[in-house]
Amino acid sequence: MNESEIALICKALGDENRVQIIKMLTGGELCACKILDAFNITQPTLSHHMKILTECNLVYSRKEGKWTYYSINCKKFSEFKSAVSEFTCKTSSAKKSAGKCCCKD
Amino acid sequence: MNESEIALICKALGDENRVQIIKMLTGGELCACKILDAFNITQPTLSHHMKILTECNLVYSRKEGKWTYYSINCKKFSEFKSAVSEFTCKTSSAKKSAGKCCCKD
DNA sequence: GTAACATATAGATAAATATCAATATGAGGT
DNA sequence: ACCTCATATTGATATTTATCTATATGTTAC
Repeated sequence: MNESEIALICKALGDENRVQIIKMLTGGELCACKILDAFNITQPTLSHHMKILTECNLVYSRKEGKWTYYSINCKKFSEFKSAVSEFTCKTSSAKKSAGKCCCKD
Repeated sequence: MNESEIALICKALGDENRVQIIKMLTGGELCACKILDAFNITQPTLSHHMKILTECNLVYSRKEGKWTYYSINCKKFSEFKSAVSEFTCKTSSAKKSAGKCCCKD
C-alpha cells in the first residue's frame, strides 16, 4: 500500500463519526438504519459518511430488499494496519548535527 | 486511545505529504530544511504541516540554534498503531436477517 | 397502482483545509 | 549594529468537507 492510499484511508478515518462506525462494524455486518440510530446525524449525512468509507474500499455495502448492509473489508483493513505497522520507529537515533548546519551538507 | 484521538491522528495522516514526512522521520530525526528539500511546497506550507503533526503529538520538535529538528513520538505512534490494531475484523459473521427488517427489532 | 419505507442524490451553506506571498521572529556571523 | 539564514506567523484565496433540507429512486405491502 503506497503513501497515497494510506493518506486516503486515513482521511476516511479522520472523522470521529466514521471511526465510531468502523468500530461498530467490527462487531459484524450492520444495516444502515442500525448505524443511523447510534448517531445524532441525519440520514443523508450518514449516507455521505458511508460513501466515503466505501469509496476507499474500507467498507463493503450490500443491498437486500429495502436495506443496505455494511461490513468491513477485512482484507483492505488488514493491509492498512500492516502499512501503518511498517512505519517502524527507529528509536530516534538522534544523530546530533554537532553544531554543523544540517542543510548544506 | 479513544475514537476522538484516533480520528485526530488519522486526520493528521490524511494528507499524502504528511504521510511522506512520517515515513522520512522513521529513518530518524530530521531538520526542517531537509524535509523541505524533499517536497515541492513552500516553507510556510511545510511549517503548517509540521504544526499539524506536532499538535497531535505524533511528532516532536526540538530547536537547536537556527534549526528545528523533528522526530517521531514513538510512544504516541505505537499507541496509535495499537489502537488501530484493536479494530479486529470478526470475519463478518454475515448474520443474514432472514427477510426481516433489521431496524425495528 | 398507491402508500410507506430505506437509502441515495442534489443543492445550499458554514467551517475547515492546503497553499501561497509577505512579513515577523530569533539565532549566528561579521 | 547589521546582515543573513531558518522557521513561524499572518492574511488571502481556492478547494474540500460536514451538515442540513428537499427531492429522487427503488422496494415492499396493501
